[in-house]
Amino acid sequence: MSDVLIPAPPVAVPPQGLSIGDAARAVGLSVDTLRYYEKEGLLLDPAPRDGGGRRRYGEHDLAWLAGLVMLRETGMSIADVRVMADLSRRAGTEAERLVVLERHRERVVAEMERTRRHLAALDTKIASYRAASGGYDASPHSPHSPDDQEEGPR
Amino acid sequence: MSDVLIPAPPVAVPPQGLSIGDAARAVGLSVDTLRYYEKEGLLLDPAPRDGGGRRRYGEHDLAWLAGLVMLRETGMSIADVRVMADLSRRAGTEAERLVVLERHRERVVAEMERTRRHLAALDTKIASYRAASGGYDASPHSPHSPDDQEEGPR
DNA sequence: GCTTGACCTGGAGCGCGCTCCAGGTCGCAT
DNA sequence: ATGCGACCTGGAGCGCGCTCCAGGTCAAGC
Repeated sequence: MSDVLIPAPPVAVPPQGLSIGDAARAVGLSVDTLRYYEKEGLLLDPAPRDGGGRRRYGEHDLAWLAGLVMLRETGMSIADVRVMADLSRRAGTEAERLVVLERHRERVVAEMERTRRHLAALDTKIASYRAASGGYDASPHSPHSPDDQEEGPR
Repeated sequence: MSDVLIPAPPVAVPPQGLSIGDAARAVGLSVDTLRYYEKEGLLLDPAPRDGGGRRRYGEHDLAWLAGLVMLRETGMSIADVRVMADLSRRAGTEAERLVVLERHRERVVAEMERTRRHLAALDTKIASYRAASGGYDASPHSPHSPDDQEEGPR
């Protein structure tokens, strides 16, 4: 069975698979990046080749790629993605994969929280500039510095 | 005049200013990075020096640095921070600074939104691993791929 | 049969953002 | 006066993640 747990695959995949160009478009990477990832061992296996030695990406490959992109876009390093790939090639490593994912999740959440706080500071800053320009005109003693309060007491 | 709009400065600054080491600690950067930023023109001015040619960071400098860190941590490039610094050195550029900040804000918000969606996918993935390991045991045909659905219809 | 364009491989190059190093100075404590 | 640690400058080096290039093959359309 090996059903790939993907309700909505990123794109319709014909039986003979997608060319590297189409696959790249489908997952939002460049052709070069796709080849680079393969070289770096981030794929479960090198993409299967057709008669002429060209890569053909099946649903399976596309599914993995979509997940890979998700990990990369949440800031997982190439090295850590490789760890996931290495684990995923071996059966019985589910617990370890889970650990990697959970650790990653923690980092993502922490990072979002920090960004959220910085965004609040940015908003305050923007508001002060808006007030300055909207109030009258920019005063000669301009509001210096891109700063603003960040968090509460330190 | 020239009040720096900082309710809560990041740290208490003695009248003679902070050494580069203390300033670095205060804003969470390395000493090298602080010197690098100065070299790159990200500060409003090179930090003032004491008799022996050593940098002394005043409240003003610390305030700018705090803002700079906020911009960097929300993903603004060195180049764009330099633009902000260049603008902030000239009076009457408030509107332009506002544009830069607003554009940056848009990017940050978009980025957070993408991360939020990816995080949801990550959570689904984690849940499926938890179910697999908790349910019974990892089945031989293990849940392949770090993937999962991402967004709804494309 | 020929052109065109997408693809192949191996490897070099690059932009970013630091980080480190060599060789030296300063100032405080012993 | 002598150490010591923190600081100085200019410049080299580096890790990451691609991106580009040369030189070649292959398949399809004209």
